[in-house]
Amino acid sequence: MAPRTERRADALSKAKIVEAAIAILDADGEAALTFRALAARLSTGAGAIYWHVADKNDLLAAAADDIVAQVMAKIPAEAEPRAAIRAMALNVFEAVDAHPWVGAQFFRDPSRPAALRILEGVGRQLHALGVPEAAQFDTATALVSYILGVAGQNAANARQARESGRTDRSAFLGEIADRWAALDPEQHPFVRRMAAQLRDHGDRAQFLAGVDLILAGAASLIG
Amino acid sequence: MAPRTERRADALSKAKIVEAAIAILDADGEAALTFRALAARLSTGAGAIYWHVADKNDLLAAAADDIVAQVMAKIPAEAEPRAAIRAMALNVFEAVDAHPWVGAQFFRDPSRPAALRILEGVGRQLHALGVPEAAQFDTATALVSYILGVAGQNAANARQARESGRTDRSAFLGEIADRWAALDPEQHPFVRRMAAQLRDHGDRAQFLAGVDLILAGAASLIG
DNA sequence: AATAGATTGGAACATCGTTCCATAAACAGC
DNA sequence: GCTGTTTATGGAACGATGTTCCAATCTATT
Repeated sequence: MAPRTERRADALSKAKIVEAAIAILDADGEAALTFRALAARLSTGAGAIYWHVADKNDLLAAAADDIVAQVMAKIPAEAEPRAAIRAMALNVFEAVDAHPWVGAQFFRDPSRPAALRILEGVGRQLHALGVPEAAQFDTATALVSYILGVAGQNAANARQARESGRTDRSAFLGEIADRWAALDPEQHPFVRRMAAQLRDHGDRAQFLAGVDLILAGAASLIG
Repeated sequence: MAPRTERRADALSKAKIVEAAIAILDADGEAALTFRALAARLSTGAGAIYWHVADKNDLLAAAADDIVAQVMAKIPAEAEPRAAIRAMALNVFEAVDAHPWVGAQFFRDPSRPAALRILEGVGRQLHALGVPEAAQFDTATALVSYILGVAGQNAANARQARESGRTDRSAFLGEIADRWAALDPEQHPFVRRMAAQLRDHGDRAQFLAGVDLILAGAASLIG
């Protein structure tokens, strides 16, 4: 199975392929990851890649799992549960911010090991926090759904910003805010009113406010 | 602009195209929607469709917006705010359950008018509920992110179930639960323990529990 | 050295979104 | 009613992609 000696110094392997895929995804975005581009970067043929990787979904899942695993491992074991959950959430948020393609992968077809990893980390802390056994499942999945939801929306924004050539975040936000402010006051009074807050809101603060909201709700379940 | 007379009885139009696209998406899934299949169903050529629709993203966005608009309009105006939010959330949940491709569209590139519609509905009710002005933005986006997150995860499950040929929900859930139960107790103690609850949990109850959790958190902000 | 199996690289295939263009139908001015 | 222009149609063609196939090469074992 595992070869004892390397074929050559830069032999192909799933790890090497995933590494190259991540480099392409980060540098040029999701659309740039093709088997041809990958083969060129690895100085091989497209067919050779299929010896190590089932298909493109397998490759994307492995790449996303790689990043999420790194990020979830960074939580200090001795952290207080509430702080640990906030840290995990923020880590995922920032990972998706840095690698928007990971956000899309959370909602793609197969087993989604990355999402499982987050559920495990969050659930363990809820247990430590004293959330009743019966409510742990609902609370953990709620937190994970929220985290993935924000991550997915952020990733969609980042992809849109890249395609429209916008590198300046505040300028990009300003454009959306302008669009919100221009909405029909009859049909969208609320969103229209929120345009100002959107313009200069902090991503991370807003995200953590949501986490705290759910944790506050969970606190009401603890006798 | 708008033609006074029809070209012929079954003239092409964006509405007709979107209607046909929804029919294909619902019947055979997201992968089955191609411009060729669409052209065949409409008895025309692929090129003609581009006269009414910018590209495939435009088509998918219009289709998803169509479904979400229908669903958000079904909320009785006189409903109590908390009940209205729960009803909107449940409507979106069930719409994505019935049309899994809508869930994927929430996280695709451009303007995402469907997500805006939900934000507007939720925000208006939070205002009526008495959530402080300063917290309305964070609370509304948290709720929407949660709703979209669950919807996206559900859609991914539904797609996976379709592809694996599983039509029986409880059998499909059982398979995932088996996989959870077989996880390494060292690495995934929490998820492993939740396998039993996953097996016979109610989608909708779990989803609404999350909504209630966020609403409970929001309640703590009301003086 | 010879054989078998593992691995490679690139050509070939089917399919997709999209563009292009040669028409045809509806309308406008006369 | 004729003519030119705009609006709309349908199908052929283009370029790119994921995937499959296969002949050639490398490694380990006999």
